[in-house]
Order: sequence, then C-alpha cells, then structure tokens
Amino acid sequence: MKVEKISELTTNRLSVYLRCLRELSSQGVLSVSSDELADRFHLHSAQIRKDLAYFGEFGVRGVGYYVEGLIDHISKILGLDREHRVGIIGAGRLGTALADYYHFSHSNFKVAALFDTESSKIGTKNGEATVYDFREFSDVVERLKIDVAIIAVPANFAQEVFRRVVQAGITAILNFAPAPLKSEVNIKLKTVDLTNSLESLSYFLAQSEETNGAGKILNVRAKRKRTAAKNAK
Amino acid sequence: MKVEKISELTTNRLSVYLRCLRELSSQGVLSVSSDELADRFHLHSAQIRKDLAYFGEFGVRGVGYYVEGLIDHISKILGLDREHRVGIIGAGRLGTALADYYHFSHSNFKVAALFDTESSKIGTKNGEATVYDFREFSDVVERLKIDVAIIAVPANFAQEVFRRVVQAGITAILNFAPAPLKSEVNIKLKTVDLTNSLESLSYFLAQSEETNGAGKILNVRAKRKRTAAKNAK
DNA sequence: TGATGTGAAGCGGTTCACAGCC
DNA sequence: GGCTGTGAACCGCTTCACATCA
Repeated sequence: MKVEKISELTTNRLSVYLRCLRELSSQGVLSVSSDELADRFHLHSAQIRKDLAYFGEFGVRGVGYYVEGLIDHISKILGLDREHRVGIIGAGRLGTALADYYHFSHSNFKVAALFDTESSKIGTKNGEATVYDFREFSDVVERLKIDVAIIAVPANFAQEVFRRVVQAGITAILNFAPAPLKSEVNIKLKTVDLTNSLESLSYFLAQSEETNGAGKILNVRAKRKRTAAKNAK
Repeated sequence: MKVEKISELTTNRLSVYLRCLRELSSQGVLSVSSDELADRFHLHSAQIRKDLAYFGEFGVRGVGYYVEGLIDHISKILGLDREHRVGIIGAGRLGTALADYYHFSHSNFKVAALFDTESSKIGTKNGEATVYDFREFSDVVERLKIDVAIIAVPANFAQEVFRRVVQAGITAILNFAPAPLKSEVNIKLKTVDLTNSLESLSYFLAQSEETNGAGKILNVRAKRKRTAAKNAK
C-alpha cells in the first residue's frame, strides 16, 4: 500500500467493482479472484489488484478476495457507508428525471430537494422531494443538510448557479449543463455532457462511412491551405 | 498532419471547442488564438493546436484560427454536417427526459422514435416522437432510418437490448444503464453511468472529511491483515 | 499450487520549446 | 512580432512479470 494520490480513474472503477460484487454477493458467491472480476468488465486483472492494493491488502494469496469483506471495504473507501443528501438545481425535465432516477436507485444518495426560480414549479412535489425557490438555496441547504448539488439548468445560467452553490458551502457538484465551468480548489466538480456524448458517436459514424464508402481518410492536405486562406474572407 | 489514430479524448474536446466557437461566432468574433481558447475551458494551448493539427492546418501563423472556417471544419470532422436519427430504448422517466433534452438542444440529432415493451406506453407521443413496440425494433429502425441508439432501460435488461440493437444494424450506441456491456469491434458503445458519477463525488467528500476531521488518511495498515483474515469467516 | 501485491517496463496523452510561417 | 505546427521531454496510467505468501 502506498500513500499516493488516488486517481479518479481508480475511484470510478471501485464503484464499478462494487456493483459487481453486490451482484456476486446476492448470488451467494463467497470469494472471487482478480482474474474472474477482470473478465466480467473487460479489464486487466493487474489493474484490479492495483486499484485495491492502494487502500490495503484485502486479498488472500492463493484464494482471491472475500466478496462480503471487499464490499464493506470499498463502501467505506468511497464513503458510501453514510447517507448523502442531494439538491438538484433546475426542476425541468432533466432535473425531475434525475430526481426520479436517483430516488429509485436505492443508493446512499437521497434527493432532499429540488430548486427552481419559476414560481409555478416552486412548492410542487416530486416524489418525496419538494421544489424550493432557488433564491433560498443557502437556507434550505443548511436546513436539509444537503452536501451534494446537481446542476440541471440551461448552459447560460450554469456559471452563476455554480457560484451560488459554492457560496452555500457545497463542495461536491455534478453538472449536467453543457458549460465549461471555472472551478476552484477544494471543490469537486464533475461534468456530464450529454451533447458531447452523442457528438463523439457521430465522429465514429463519420469515420466508418468514409472507410466503407468512397474516399480514404484525409487525403486532402493540399486543399487545406487554400481553405484556410479563403476563410479569411 | 499525421495519419494516426485519433483518441476519443481528442474528439470529445473538438465537440467542446465547437460549442465555444459557435458562441464566439454569435458574438461576431472573427478569429481566435489557441491561447485565448485555452483559458476559456482551462486547457493548455498546445493541446488545442495538436487536436486541430491532427486533421489539417486550419490556423494562420501570426493570427490564429478564423472562427467561421474552424466551425465548418470541426463540424465536418465530427460528422455534424448531416443529420443523425436517434432511437431511444426505454420510455420511462429517463428515456423520455432524454428525448426532450435532445429534442430541444436543436442539434443535428433528431429523436425519431422511442421504444418500450409496456403496452400502456406504446403508441403514445413524446414531443414529436412516437413510442413503438420494442419487438418491432428492426423494422422501425429501417423505416425511420435510425442510426444511433440510446439505451435507457434497467440494468438487467441492458445486455439483451444491446444485442437486439446491434442485430438491427446500429453501430453507435449511448448506454445509460449501469451495466458492463460486452461490446464488439466496429460497434461504438459509450456508457454514461449516472450512479458512478455520484459515487466518485462521494469519495471526494469522504476524503475531505478525513483530512478536516480526526484521523489522517490511511494510517491503518497494521489493521488490514487482521481484517482480511477475519473476513474469511 | 495458486492468487495476491508490486517494482519495472511499456504506452498514450500532455506539455514544452522552438522552428517555420504570416 | 506573433502564433501555429510539431518533435522531444515528460508524466501518469496500464500491463508485465515475478517474488511472496496462504
């Protein structure tokens, strides 16, 4: 075990391992080797061993990892042994859908409140969570002990919402707005860009068309200079 | 310009650049340097130049990049110069929310259809898209010329849905089910794991508690061996 | 014997630094 | 002079290979 900085790639994988281990547990499996885990999600066994070894010696040589014990360890490492309370800013379609999604994914994340500025939405219920006025964000955060924020507002509001969220003392933020938020130290900001995800699929489609279809990729170098010059208008 | 394999990290960034360039364009900005772009989203300027240089010499030395021209180039590279037609499998809360989201993000992705197996949902409208019976997936895909699929079903159905989607000839798939899908060559599968995203925030919170609070990180090595042994039960 | 834990090697992506060009 | 395009250096993550231990 080292006292190195743990990469986010590692913690992401821990969360994936955990899901798998829970399934194994429900199937009554007692122990599992890194090799077995590796081919569930197509990863390398050494990677799994390294990820786990950062945090301690959880395995037993010649045997593997005991499923129940490992679940406990990973849960504790990820801080999933205690409940987190989530506030979702933006009670539009996306915000309410996320509220639902997380509500039913019976995890340690409880959606405690939604926030919006539109008066027609304020006061409505969404499952068990009420929609509050975003102008009272700080107060509600304190009262409901919210420690995680999800931003689900249009891009042009995102930076301002982010500022207010940080101001209210929230340090962990999941952002769904397609905006390049300027973050700060000691604030964990994670952006999920739904448009981006589709566009990168589009690139793949464009590539396979080119290779299946007529022209080979990028044999157009000569043209480029002219194009750039022309763009000057 | 090289004829190397382009990393997905690069294409993701291209999509981010594109959004920024469109904004600049709407502000009437004519040209922009890699340095200016770099501090919009806090990136390194060399990175931006490299990303672009993979595809051609779009810049002008001493000047920068012409905004309009670069928008055209990136759009073409990402295949956003033509429309894509999306089918969403799973007409639950998440599926319909995504349908809405993509419908209003006036991009080149048109949600052409949703799919479900629940008879109460089949035939209903969702914005402009109808919910079809998933059992007729292949037919509808062909008829509506769908080329991108979004999987928004519970985890336990995901692998089977994935199989059917591939069978119908779809090669680009965005998956929201928290399941480790086994993919194939020539199929582009991208998974967005909403639970995962929150759990990695949780790790961050757990860390900052430890450092702010009592114990320093991981001074518990000695305990570990005992714990592992005990887990054997 | 069989699987872990881990230095060392390998690899891919980012940053540096500067030649080349406008 | 200023900014791009790019080889070289750098850095961090992944994979290898093997000593270690139940």
